[in-house]
Amino acid sequence: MAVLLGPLADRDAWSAIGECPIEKTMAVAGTKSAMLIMREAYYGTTRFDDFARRVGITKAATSARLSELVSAGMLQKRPYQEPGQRVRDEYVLTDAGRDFMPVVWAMFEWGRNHLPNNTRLRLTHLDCGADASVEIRCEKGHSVPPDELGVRVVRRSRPEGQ
Amino acid sequence: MAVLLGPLADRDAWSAIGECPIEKTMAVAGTKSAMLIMREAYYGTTRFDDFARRVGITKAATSARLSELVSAGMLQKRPYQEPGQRVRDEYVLTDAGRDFMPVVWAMFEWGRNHLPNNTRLRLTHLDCGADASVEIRCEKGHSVPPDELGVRVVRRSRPEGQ
DNA sequence: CAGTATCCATAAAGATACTG
DNA sequence: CAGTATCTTTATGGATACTG
Repeated sequence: MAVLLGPLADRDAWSAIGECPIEKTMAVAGTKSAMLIMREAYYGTTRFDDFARRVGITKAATSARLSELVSAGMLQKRPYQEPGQRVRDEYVLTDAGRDFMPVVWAMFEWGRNHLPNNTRLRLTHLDCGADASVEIRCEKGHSVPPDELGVRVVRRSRPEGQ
Repeated sequence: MAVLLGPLADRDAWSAIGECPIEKTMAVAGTKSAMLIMREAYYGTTRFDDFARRVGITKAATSARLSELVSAGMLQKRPYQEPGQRVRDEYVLTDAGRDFMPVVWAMFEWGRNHLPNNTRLRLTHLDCGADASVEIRCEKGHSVPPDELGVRVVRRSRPEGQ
């Protein structure tokens, strides 16, 4: 891949541009259980015990991971109350959590294409019935192949209209 | 997200469909250092010491991760020889490794959008100059929003399957 | 430059028991 | 159902020294 950024000579070079976002994302949600909890959230799971059972991890791990994902802004606690029960919290996706979907489903797609025994699963666009996948695209609508992708550093970062 | 697969009642349900590809992908390349080594590979790095220095990990970790990524089929050893030096191996991307790019760049995009201090970085389509991003699309060309994505299980072609 | 070997610290996660 | 509290094992990775 040709890059505008270029391979950085060493890790210190990243500090000049605010650290590597990949590394920071991995620090926040880069564990196996965190990814699977996000998978469950996309499947519609919201309750503590459901996360623990469906992901297949202990309650201790579930507790730790849910707290971290809430801190990271990917999940949000929402109070609910079953009749005759005390008020509890469930864990629902935030916009930032939904924005994380390409990460999880890109792993899904890579695994089913490159690891054994997953040929039966497909991502699907429910509205039209066609199979879906995760791809890299530019704003002009081109599909971007590996050798045409680059990273650039913009001069100054500020939100539009400021 | 509405799903055809639906939230699986427990983790054992995955075994009926060959285990979860997300989980298997995380098992194979789901560490922070593995992701950063793949980042470096996309930037064009191929040499052992360059991986270690640019990722910022020890040689021991570099050695372990490179071996795992070769076993996973994402990198490939290729012999080379500098004049006057012995033959060594460098680590180059395979097709499967290039197919992993959406995972890494989706993390890049999520991090720069949702974590502080990364607003200066942009993915770019080098051929046309437009900014790029990672998105979920169906074969008919629709961009697939979170609530329109599903997972389906295709029927076994093999009669022995069930 | 490209590793291997050793020892040590921390993080992730399982097992189990307990609480309201 | 929704957690917390221990205790233990394994995974990850740093520090350092050594090799061809």
